Amino acid sequence: MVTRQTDLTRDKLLRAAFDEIHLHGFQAASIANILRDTGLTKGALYHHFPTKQTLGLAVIDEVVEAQLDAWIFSPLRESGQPVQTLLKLIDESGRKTELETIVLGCPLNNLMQEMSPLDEEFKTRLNRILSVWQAEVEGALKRDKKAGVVRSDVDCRAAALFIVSAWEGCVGIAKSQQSLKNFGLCMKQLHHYVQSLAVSGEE
Amino acid sequence: MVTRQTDLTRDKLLRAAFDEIHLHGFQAASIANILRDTGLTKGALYHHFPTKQTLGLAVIDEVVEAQLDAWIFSPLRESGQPVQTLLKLIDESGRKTELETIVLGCPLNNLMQEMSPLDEEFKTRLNRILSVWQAEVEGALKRDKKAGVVRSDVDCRAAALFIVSAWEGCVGIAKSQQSLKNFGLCMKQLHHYVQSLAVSGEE
DNA sequence: ACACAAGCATACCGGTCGGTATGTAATTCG
DNA sequence: CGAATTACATACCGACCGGTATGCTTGTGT
Repeated sequence: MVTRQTDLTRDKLLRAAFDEIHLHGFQAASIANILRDTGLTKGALYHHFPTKQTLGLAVIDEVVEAQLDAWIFSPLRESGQPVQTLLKLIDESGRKTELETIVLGCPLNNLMQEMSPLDEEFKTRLNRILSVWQAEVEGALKRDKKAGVVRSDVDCRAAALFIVSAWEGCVGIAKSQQSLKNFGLCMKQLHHYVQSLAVSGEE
Repeated sequence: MVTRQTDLTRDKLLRAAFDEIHLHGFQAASIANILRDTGLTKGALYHHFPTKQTLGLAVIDEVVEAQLDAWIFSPLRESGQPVQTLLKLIDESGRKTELETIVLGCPLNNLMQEMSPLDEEFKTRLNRILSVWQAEVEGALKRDKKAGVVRSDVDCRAAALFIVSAWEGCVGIAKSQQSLKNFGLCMKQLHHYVQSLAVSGEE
């Protein structure tokens, strides 16, 4: 009774939808493909989600955000050495051997680029996630500013905005170039930028 | 005889296709919309372009690249004070009052994000343009390195890669946030990064 | 055990998509 | 001027799209 059958079906749909959307974008994502991949039918899908848009929004809320939270937001939020953690996350991201990230890009960024100008609901939800990201980075910088690790003249909000933007930019360029090597190079530069915010180049 | 009728028709199609693609992306771009906007018919379109893909590739080659060349590549290439010109371009981009750039994003980046994983032809052409961009920035840095304006320990290739990536990242984030103000803030940070490559923070 | 709702399958719909076959008007060239 | 090619218009096609109506099956509460 803990996990009902219906929840499993919903979950299968969400995951398949995420994969399909990640691969083709939302508009080009095919309901038929999702059903083929899950082995389910339209009856199942439209029982759980009234429209394709609703399915997309659910993917954003329950898959995309959860992933980013687990991989980035949460580690940043709970870190005692925020900037160091940020640098670690940037380095890890730059060393990703999982091609998925490089080949298909960041799901959040992909959806933002495609859907934000087209659909208000998408835009709102995606920007909320993005603002959480920025807020976590800004919080990390501010905490280490108070701790004397980050220079006192740094505009933490602007820096956080830039870090997230550049981050997504690096992923995007690496994706289009399909180059793991360039991605590493690029993230290394971002690393340098973050380091330049510290007091004397240390940590 | 200088501009034949047929060239005008082709040009109208190219421009309308560019607008439609810029607005909806390539896959969601509707042939019907392009024809509606131009007042032409399928006969005209498929006379000049055998397939939709061909039309898209022509848009890339003859519109997107030409725009970037006129606005960025060419000024960089012909500048006697490369880094200063680069900073000026970044500032200008950050102060763009034309909402088009912010609302719809960079055509090159939009297409790269959407099409590079899906179509080899698109990927090749788009990456070629991107590599020109990087090469121009790298050249600018190298020339000013030789001139003693840029620090000697700077990895110009990596820095150029990062500058272009961050640039596109800033445009992308600003687009999804639809925020001119944040875009300005973000490009200002990029400005600072470029400045940090100079010898003593000057120029 | 029975009623009733939830979960899911099947068949079908109108609309739009990119693409094509064919016809006609305009242009070029011998 | 006449023939042939170019430049376009019109009508139509099959495929796929998201969405719906309907019915069967399974589970749930009493």
